[in-house]
Amino acid sequence: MSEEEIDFLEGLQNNTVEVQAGVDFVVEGDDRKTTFILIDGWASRYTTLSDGRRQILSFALPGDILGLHINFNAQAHYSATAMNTLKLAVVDPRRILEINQKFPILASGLSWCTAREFAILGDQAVRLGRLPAKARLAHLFLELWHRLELIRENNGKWLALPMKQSDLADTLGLSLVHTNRCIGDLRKSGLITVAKDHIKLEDLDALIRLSDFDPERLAEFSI
Amino acid sequence: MSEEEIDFLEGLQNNTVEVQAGVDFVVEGDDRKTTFILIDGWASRYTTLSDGRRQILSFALPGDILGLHINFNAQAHYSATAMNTLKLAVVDPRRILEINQKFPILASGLSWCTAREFAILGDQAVRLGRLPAKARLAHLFLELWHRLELIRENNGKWLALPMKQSDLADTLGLSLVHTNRCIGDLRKSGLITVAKDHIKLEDLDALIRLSDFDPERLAEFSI
DNA sequence: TACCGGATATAACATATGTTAATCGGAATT
DNA sequence: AATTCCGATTAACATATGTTATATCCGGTA
Repeated sequence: MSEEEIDFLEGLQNNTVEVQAGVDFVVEGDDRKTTFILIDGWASRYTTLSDGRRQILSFALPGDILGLHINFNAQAHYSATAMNTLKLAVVDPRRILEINQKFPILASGLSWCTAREFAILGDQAVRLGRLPAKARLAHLFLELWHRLELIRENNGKWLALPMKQSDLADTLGLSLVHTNRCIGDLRKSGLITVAKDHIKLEDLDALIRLSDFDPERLAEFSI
Repeated sequence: MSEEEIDFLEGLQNNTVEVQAGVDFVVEGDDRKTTFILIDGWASRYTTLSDGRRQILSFALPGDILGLHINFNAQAHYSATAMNTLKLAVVDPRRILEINQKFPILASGLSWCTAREFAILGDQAVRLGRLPAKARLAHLFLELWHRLELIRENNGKWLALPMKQSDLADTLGLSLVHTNRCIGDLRKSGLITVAKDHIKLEDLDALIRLSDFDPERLAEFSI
């Protein structure tokens, strides 16, 4: 990267804002068009059904970009909420277009981010469509664990999990009760240990076998 | 659009190829990096689990772009197959980067395509995660029907459906038998009529209510 | 310390969906 | 016309998951 590119990238992150846990900083139907870079904390992207039920589509971890592909003619088609205290860089999406025009290196970085988001959302569809409940949990844990590893926020076999079981349920398309049952099963069979806001993945290989997780798919997106 | 832009767009479609039904023209793990514009026919994007089961992620209809976000460092993370005879324009993805640099109007069109693909894949996740089987079917039918309408390939209440029930099952995360049961139920309750490779949506409002489908979400992507 | 409220856990039961197997139908082929 | 094959259909049964209700745990707060 040239100095100019580095300067531009840093300039994007000038305007930061803090968001408290539980606050929706993007709301489905919003006209406001903003791109966010997640500097610190975890966020979730979700949609709401007409009867109030939720489906969480994906989690955003530090370094992830939210709202990369603003459609200027449309409203936000999902909501985003802070799972813990966030630090967000607020970016005018027009600057994203500017990147594509002026900074080819950065542009290919954006393209990389998009490909990655697609892969993650595709994996989510596979979890929801083809895995039984326990495997869905294991698969999600492995995905988050590997993503944290890629941004060097991992901590051995421990996985930070700043979310309630009801959030896991809304992610995995399960009921709260069944989510709880399955976590208990995983615990009883020694595959995970549960602590407050954290779990420990005791046997990665067994979890991988159980969930048909493919570590290679995310590894392609290492830096 | 300027003449130059129109010329460039047409130039992209110079190199076309025909693909027979059932042929995989992108295979998961491939190193080959190509972008396709679907000129004619239907395609499906899918991944395969280690035990051979499939999850179809999305359908591509005429006008859709496949492989817009090639990650030059990675392999294809899904496969794509022709549902009927296809006509594909084969595009070097470097020309996509070129669009972003030189043709801002076209670039915003690409961004629009990406936002649309995200919305469609997000809707697929909602179907899989939060809708019961019959509603999943209705929701998918409505999505395809609306998408066909947007490209003026609709035909009244009739919906072309160039796929087997096992393809629907692999799309909706259901077993073949249950898919068949639910189609029968929809038929018996008069919501749809089934014919060879087509169904007729007899009562759009009832289908919308059944599946919590939101016509607005796709309408945002009308042309 | 006692209380409160949210989150987690467990149980009993209801329902949706999966599995296996058998049958049926129609289009292509002999 | 008979055969074959593939997809659609149906039935009987097994299993996973949802629902409702209640109990327990735990951190915050009066």
